[in-house]
Amino acid sequence: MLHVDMDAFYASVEIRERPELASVPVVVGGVGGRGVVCSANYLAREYGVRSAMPTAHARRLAPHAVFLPPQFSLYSETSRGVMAIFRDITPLVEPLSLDEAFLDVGGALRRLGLTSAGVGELVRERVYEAHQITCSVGVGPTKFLAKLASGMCKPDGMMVVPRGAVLDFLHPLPVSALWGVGAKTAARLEQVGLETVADVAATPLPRLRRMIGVALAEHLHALSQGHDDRKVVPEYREKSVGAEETFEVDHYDRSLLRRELLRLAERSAGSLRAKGLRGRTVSIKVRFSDFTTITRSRTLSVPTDVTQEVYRTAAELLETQVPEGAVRLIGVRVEQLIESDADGEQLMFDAPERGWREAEQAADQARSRFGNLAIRPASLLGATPERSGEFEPKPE
DNA sequence: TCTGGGGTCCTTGCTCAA
DNA sequence: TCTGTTGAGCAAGGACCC
Repeated sequence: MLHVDMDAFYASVEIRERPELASVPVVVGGVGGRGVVCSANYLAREYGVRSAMPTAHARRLAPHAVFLPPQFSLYSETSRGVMAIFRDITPLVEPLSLDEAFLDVGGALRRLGLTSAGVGELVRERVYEAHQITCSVGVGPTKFLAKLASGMCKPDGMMVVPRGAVLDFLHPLPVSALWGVGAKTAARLEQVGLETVADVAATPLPRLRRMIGVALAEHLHALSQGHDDRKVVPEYREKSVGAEETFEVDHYDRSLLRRELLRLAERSAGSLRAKGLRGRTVSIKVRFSDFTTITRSRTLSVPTDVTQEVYRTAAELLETQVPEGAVRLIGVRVEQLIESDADGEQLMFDAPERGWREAEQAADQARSRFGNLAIRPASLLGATPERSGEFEPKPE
């Protein structure tokens, strides 16, 4: 099993496009007042800059760094090229995000006459030759071990965890190394004296279940013993599609929040239509100024990909279930997805919805030709986009 | 320091029907 | 007919991942 992780991916792609940045700290992230860091090159990390850190904080740590807004289309294009290299080596590729993937190279070993480490080196060479960016490769008997290894040899490295050395490798690590242990769970485990992976492995499962719940306990206990039978799954099914937005300043105004919901409903439903999906549950998320967050959802009788229907449901939830207050973030998500043609028969009789869908499909086509500003709901005309780039016309 | 955006999965509590 | 149990479906929130 191989885990391949691109090094400081967004920052590396930016530097490839602008080689004069190679010798300076580079930070990619939201450049607005409430943005966070998406990616930082290793020069920036020397100043303590980390991903997910507020950009304002990063600016204080590295005031001389170059700060760039993300260009996701550029990273997606590079990612497609990198994934194609992986698939050229083995068909069993499971992308986890734009910048990392698991590769099951069992079959490729025989075909290429290489060891796993040899395949790892081949991957690294081909990625660098084609895209001028480096990646790190972890090789191990399971997904979890391969992923741990790739994280430990960054940047531009490779690490092999042999089958016979699994427990020696794993047991001295802190509990936070276990996949699924974040800050909260680590604190809970440390509170009862479990500080290393060895401590978790030595804890009886019933005790662990009482501490952190059945599913997580069984998952972590298995990982701590080196057990992880998850296979590489090349085909991927989305379970939800959504969009959310943090405002530059908090908003109380309900009509403004409804307009924002329409914009987000348009993005979510447009994404559903582009992917040939429909969803049955519409949920909204509201984060208030004190960071408390609520979600409210409603399940429809028939799955939809129609903006107007997603918006109507979201707006009703806002009006009837969300208390007044200063709102810093609002989001729309559609869940319980099915393929669009899975229930075509039933929807054919839903005339009003079909009318909206046809209009929206025509608008999607116009937008794909003339850019996002070409067609918008009347109530969004004149509304100032609060985030740069979102509504800019697509370059030809 | 002051916390993005797009997701997944799990737990808990409630309701309803068998 | 009433009561208790169980499981499914739904809703909400939390933690986690990149």
